Amino acid sequence: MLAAAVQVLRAEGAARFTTARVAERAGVSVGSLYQYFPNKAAILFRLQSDEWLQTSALLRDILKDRNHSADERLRTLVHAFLRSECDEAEIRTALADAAPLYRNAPEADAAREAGSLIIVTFLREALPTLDQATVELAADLIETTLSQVGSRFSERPRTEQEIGAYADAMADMFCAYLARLSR
Amino acid sequence: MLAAAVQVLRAEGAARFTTARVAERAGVSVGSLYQYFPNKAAILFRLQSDEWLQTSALLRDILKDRNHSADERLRTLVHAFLRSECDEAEIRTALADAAPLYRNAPEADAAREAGSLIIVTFLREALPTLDQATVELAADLIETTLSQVGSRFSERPRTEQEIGAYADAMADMFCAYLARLSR
Amino acid sequence: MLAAAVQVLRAEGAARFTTARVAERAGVSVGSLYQYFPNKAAILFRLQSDEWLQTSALLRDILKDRNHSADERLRTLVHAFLRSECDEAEIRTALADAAPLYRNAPEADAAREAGSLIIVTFLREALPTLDQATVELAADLIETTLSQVGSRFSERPRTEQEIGAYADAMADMFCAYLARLSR
Amino acid sequence: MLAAAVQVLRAEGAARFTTARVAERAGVSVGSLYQYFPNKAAILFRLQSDEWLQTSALLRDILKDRNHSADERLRTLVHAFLRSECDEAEIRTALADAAPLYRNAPEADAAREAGSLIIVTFLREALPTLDQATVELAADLIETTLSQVGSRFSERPRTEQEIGAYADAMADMFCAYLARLSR
DNA sequence: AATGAATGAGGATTCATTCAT
DNA sequence: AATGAATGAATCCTCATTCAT
Repeated sequence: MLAAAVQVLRAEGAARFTTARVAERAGVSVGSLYQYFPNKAAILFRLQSDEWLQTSALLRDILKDRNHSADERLRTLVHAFLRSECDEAEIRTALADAAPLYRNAPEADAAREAGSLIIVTFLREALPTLDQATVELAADLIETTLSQVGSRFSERPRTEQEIGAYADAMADMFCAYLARLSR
Repeated sequence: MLAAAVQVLRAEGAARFTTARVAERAGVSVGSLYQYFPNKAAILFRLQSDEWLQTSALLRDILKDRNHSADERLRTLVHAFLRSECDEAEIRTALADAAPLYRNAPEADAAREAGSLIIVTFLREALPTLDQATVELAADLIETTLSQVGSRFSERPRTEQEIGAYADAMADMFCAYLARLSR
Repeated sequence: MLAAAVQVLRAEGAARFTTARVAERAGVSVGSLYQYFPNKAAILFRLQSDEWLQTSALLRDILKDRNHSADERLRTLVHAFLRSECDEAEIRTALADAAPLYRNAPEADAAREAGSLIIVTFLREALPTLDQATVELAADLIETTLSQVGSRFSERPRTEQEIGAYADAMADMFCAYLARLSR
Repeated sequence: MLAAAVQVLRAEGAARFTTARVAERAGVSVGSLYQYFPNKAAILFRLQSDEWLQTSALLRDILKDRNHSADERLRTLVHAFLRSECDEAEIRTALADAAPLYRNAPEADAAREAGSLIIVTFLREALPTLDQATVELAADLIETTLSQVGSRFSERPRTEQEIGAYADAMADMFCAYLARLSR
């Protein structure tokens, strides 16, 4: 059923994402759909949650690898993130378009919080002398930039080269920011 | 009529932004509305355009002021932008929510291009040795970060202090990035 | 459109009274229906209002006729009321069944109040020595009995004779009550 | 299961009285519900029946008490009835709203008949000279007035005083009617 | 140029009832 | 005997757009 939702979102876009279409694509009745989700927003929120979970795992795996310098990890992260964002551009865009429907969900903040926490952990390791407030602000900024700019970037189709170039630029910006914070 | 559209957007949100409501608030008939705009998307696009124009003017005025250093101007810019973003949070958010409706308009890109151009000009002055491609990429990144992150930031109400702190962080990031580019 | 609503109510009953059916019967689109009524309840309430207005006029005409004694007028009233109630039994019943939908409308009370007022006026003339509170209570009781019991009575088909007999009984009760009040 | 039904009716009202909700509140499955009741209407009818049984018992107990005069008994009855009606206003109202669903049940008439019979017995004792037809008509009228007017009266919350005043008025009306019948 | 009634497809959601397990 | 997932018709309501006046 979630798979069907993803398909509908990808194939038809956010505006044409309807419960009837999801049910049809899933091969079940609308009624069944509503036995598992209280409303349309819940389906979308669930989709978004899953994306966040996946992305969080990606971020965590990359950032905790102590074999590489902080800068290297950050660069790898940005590249991986932008690439994954572009790989699933349609869904991400559609999900972003549908944001008004699930934005107010109380769990939405929690999910985003979690993403930010991963970066906080990373920053504390990379910049151990920084006070907590600054770290949290920086983490928020980086996380927001990554996701928001990434989302916009993937709105139109991109070549591998474009992705690489943009990721490098963003990584440069983040690394320069980190260097400045460490002074 | 545009003023009415803004009021509807602010008062009712993107989801309840309908031609009928705009016409009513404007004190004209729906028919009249359709004599000035081909469809609903056109109204929204026009609103967005006006916002861009206003914002562009703001950016230009700040960036061209040679009495201050590039860093100072950039910092002033970020502060001004975030503040203005938060001042009109409802409309910005509503306009962002309605983006799917006007995103595909060919003029949309042109408008955004213009915003980027201002930053290109600024960067060329601040970093005269940089090659054109790098400048354009950096300008795009900065412009996108500014608008996208600003948009997200203003999604929830912020105190003057929060705005200041966030703007400073973002300005730090941009300045650090500029410094690195100039090496 | 109201005529169509009445037809649907009469032919299909309250449970099958839907906006779509009303629109179809009226030969207009649902959209048009909603241009004249904000929602389904409003249609039903309007129907009920019209009934009340009609009934009120009936009551007033009968009660103000000073050529007959109070008792005679009261008896005539009950007969006329029950007969009219049975004449349009289906609609009345259907309207009663739909009451939960419009009961909470603030205008509903006003309309009922008006009906009660007519009886208050009558009682004040028939029982000039009674204090206001007693008159109002009695008027409320009589009006409520008339409409509620009448509504129940008309739930099943009745012969002319049955109507006459029941009306006489009810009139007896009301007249006896009046006589007692006047002591 | 019936207790659950009552709770749902009271807590949610007739419109939101669904088999699923009753089953949930009862802690059983919908399937089980359908093993004891053929359909939703049957549940409601059973609820109504129980109410009638209870009320009938109340009426009988009061009316058969030969230590008091007929008038006294009648007055006590009306007071007790209105009070009990107001005590359980929500259920009564909800049950009344749901009437269209069980009204057509053949047993419904039987149950009501029983209520009327109690009053017939009482009237025969109080007015021994009256012919059977008149007694039955009067009993029907009194019973209908009691239940219908009581139902409407309890639609809105009432103070103890209001109940007393209204009950007295209604008892006055009934007693006056009885007195007249006995002439 | 202005009006605003008319359209009707489309969408979200509910719910009584069944039936395979 | 109990379960509870599955059904899908049915319902209310919205709204962009048109077009006769």
